[in-house]
Amino acid sequence: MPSSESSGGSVWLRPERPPRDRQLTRERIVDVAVAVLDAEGHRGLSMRRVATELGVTAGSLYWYVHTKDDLLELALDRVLAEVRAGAGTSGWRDGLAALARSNRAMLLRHRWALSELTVRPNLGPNALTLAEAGLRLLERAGFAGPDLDAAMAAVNDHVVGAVIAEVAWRDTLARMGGTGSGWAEQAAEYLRQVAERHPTLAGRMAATGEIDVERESERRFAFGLDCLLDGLANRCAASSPS
Amino acid sequence: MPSSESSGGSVWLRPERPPRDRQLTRERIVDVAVAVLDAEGHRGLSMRRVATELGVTAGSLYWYVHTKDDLLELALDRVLAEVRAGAGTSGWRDGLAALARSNRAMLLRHRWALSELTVRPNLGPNALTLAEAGLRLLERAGFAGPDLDAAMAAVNDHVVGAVIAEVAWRDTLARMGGTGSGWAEQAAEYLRQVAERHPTLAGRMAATGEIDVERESERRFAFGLDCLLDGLANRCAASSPS
DNA sequence: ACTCCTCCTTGAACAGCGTTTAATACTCTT
DNA sequence: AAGAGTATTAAACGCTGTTCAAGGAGGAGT
Repeated sequence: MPSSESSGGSVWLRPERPPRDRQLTRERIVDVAVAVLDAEGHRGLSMRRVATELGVTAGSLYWYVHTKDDLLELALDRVLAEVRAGAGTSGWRDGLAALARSNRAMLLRHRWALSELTVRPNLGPNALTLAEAGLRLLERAGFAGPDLDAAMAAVNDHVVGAVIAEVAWRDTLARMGGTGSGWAEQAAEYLRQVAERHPTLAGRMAATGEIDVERESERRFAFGLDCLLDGLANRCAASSPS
Repeated sequence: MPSSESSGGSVWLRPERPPRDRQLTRERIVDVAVAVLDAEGHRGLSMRRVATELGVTAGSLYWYVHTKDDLLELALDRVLAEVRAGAGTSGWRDGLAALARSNRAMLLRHRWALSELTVRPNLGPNALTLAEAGLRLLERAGFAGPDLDAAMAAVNDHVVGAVIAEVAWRDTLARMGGTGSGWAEQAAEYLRQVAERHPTLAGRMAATGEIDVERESERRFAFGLDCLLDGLANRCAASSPS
């Protein structure tokens, strides 16, 4: 773009050759990608966006990354590194709970990561490290063989499922807050019908209306995790009552 | 459709007036959308695709649907109707397990639905009906108040989490199968490093290699569900030992 | 029978997307 | 000083979701 002004005559009139960052790195690209994703969500990420953020054309990125999916895969593994695989000195149960909580916290920090997890198998190094940590804890609890896999999966499933539910809930509230006031009437009518047809649900929704989403989500997560760990403790005690 | 040929003059000179389906419905549109999604996955759905499938221009759809997101929301609720809220005559535990299994089966039939669930709050009528059914079962079990919500959430979370994991697993295998043979070397090297750094994980992966994904996923799902229900049974027995 | 009105559909356009490619500039090696 | 290789650009392709002026078609009113 500045080359047009340049081509002729005196050198100093074609001075500061664009101080281009001549070092573009996968790391820098992923940095920006994660930043954009955090700030603008899944929809806000585009190659051109990342490129301009780096002062570069979109095509350049393809020197470092095969495809946009690749970039997302890298971004996913990047944030997976934030999960503390904390080798708690306490028992397997506390260790596993801590791992689950840390995992949940990370997913809530980077909500886009969830959607990626849904659609993309994650075999990045950080994902594997986390899997290893979890498996070790469960081994310590006495699990072995296929039950080990199943137990690990159950804990992870709870984390993922819980965060999905929470994010969906928050999004619903956000969307409801955003619309104009004319919308309230329709909603009220809809809710009336719902209450009529689904009494139990209506009772729960009424109770939920006044509640802080953050606290309640945390409570539900802890509740489910406790139930699950109870069940797991049962099993491992039964199969290897050491 | 043949009514066009009738109206006046030499019929064949103003011939086949485009045999347009002059009744385009939300329902028909959603039908096609679901079909496309099932066949070609999340990526394969575009307004123009749906439109041509219906013999219509893309713009027409916007008469019936505000936005593509709306269409996806409708499609999601459509498939949610497939879940059998089977009011099993047996106990709450069997009923809840049946509901969870039916839910899982549906999500596996329409894998795109998962990604939608991740990103979109679902307040459609069918989603609400399912929630009502689940809550009733848990009420029968003796849950009440906030624990009711938490228990319901825990079961749903397990379903969603388990299906996510299964789909990711299947996709990984599919992707591995698709690539050229030159890729095998890199993979082998990568796996060697993984095995070195993560012994426990490596052991499990070796055991997993020969296993049927379908059976194993089902087993894991059932395992986690049993653990969870064990834990729930504990709680409700404790809180209301009727 | 004629007009009007509303419903529905079209076709073209807009801006943005991921990705590819030829050309180019810069740097390092020979 | 020439050449190889690396890194970047600009332009293009075909696709996307969405909007909008234009117009055809069916029914109602007179």
